[in-house]
Amino acid sequence: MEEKEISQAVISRLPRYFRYLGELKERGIERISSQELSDIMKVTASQIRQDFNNFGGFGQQGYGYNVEYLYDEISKILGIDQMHQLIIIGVGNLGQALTNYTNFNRRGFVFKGAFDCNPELYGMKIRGVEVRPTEEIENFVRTNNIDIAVLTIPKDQAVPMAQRLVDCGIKAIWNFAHVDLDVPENVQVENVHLSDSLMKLSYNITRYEKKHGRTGNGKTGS
Amino acid sequence: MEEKEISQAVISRLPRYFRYLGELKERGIERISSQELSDIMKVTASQIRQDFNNFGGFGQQGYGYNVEYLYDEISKILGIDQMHQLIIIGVGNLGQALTNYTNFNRRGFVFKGAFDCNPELYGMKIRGVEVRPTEEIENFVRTNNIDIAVLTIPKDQAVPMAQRLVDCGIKAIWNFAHVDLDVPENVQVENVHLSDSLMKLSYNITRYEKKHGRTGNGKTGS
DNA sequence: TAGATTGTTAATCGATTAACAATC
DNA sequence: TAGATTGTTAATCGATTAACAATC
Repeated sequence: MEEKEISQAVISRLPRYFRYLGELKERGIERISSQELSDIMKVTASQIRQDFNNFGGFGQQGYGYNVEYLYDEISKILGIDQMHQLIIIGVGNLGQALTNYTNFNRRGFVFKGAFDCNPELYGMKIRGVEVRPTEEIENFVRTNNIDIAVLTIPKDQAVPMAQRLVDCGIKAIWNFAHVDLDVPENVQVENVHLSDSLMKLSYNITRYEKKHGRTGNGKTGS
Repeated sequence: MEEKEISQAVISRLPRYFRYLGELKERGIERISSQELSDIMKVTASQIRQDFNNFGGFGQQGYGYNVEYLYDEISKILGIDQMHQLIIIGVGNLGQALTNYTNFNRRGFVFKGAFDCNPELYGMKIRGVEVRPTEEIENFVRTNNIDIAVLTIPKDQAVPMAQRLVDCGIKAIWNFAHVDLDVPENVQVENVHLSDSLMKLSYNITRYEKKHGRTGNGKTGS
């Protein structure tokens, strides 16, 4: 019962391990040492061993790690050995793009429903999923055992919508709206703030140019 | 010339400060103390002051910070007082969604071109931007002074494409492909790994359920 | 001036790296 | 057994928080 809490820094690295192990597995590689993985992934071998040992020992002294076993264990830790039911709220460009993104399906994330408040979209189908009015969300979530709501609606609508989702027992919100959601601790939130990401990129461009002089791209002189 | 390096942890917080200050500004609030901002943003006042002081003193003892001034300063630090020319490579669902996303435009990120290797898409227009064959990228980047390439192509194409972009002098890559790019340090990369983000969410759902028992959503018994 | 609040130094906390004994 | 490599403890590094003197 007294599980020690794993830091989010560690969690954030797990999907990357998972990705590299998946590639190794596909290439038919059976075992790997923390040092070899360190060379490929460009993180220290020490960090790799520390990270894995947060969850118990997956390796064997003198041998290293079995790629397939480690891959499976990480997938269990991440909870992607289980199915997850998703709905999309907001069928704009981004919402549609995410619904169409087949890779999520492959990992056990199944789109069950799509919702919008624009009546013109009702009945439209995206990859077999019908767009419904937002009024039906509560009922749909309860009836279909939805775990995750993907929020791709404007930020002013996102806050009240999050509250509705919390009230009808959603487990998690994948939030693309440019606003911080305030939800109880039994609801998990993961933010994807695209414009924040773009601003970071802008900062790094600017910083580099400040540091190295404004070489830029070709004809800066004109 | 000997600028001290700012940690990426600090940089990652800047867009959030920027967002909150923008809201305060819109609400007509003129000044704010680190303590007030701390209450709103739920970070310590100490961290706020430390963060800002990495870039010089923007406040005034006994007064606090002038909202508009601080907002402008952060926008300069982030480099979004400058225009940035973007191209999109890969006009799939996600690529189109990003191109259509008007908010980026507002912040000075201007879409100049869209590229794909599917001939059926050539000539198609997305918000006034014509889709061109990928062969034209190099020439386009040089002629139009493109800063940022948005990579929304499958991961196996992303690596060679990144190399081509590096070779023709791109400044930055906003990478949505599920792969790590290896580029020289004069090219900035910002990754948006959507499936990693979704896996983190899955982990947090799983962890919460492990810790609190599998209450789940409604009828778990059936 | 007195009160408020910053800028900055010092203390604490947590995360990463190094080292090495355990063990396959 | 000897060699390799983990699991784990200890050392270091960096980031966050606390405290307070400077100053508006």
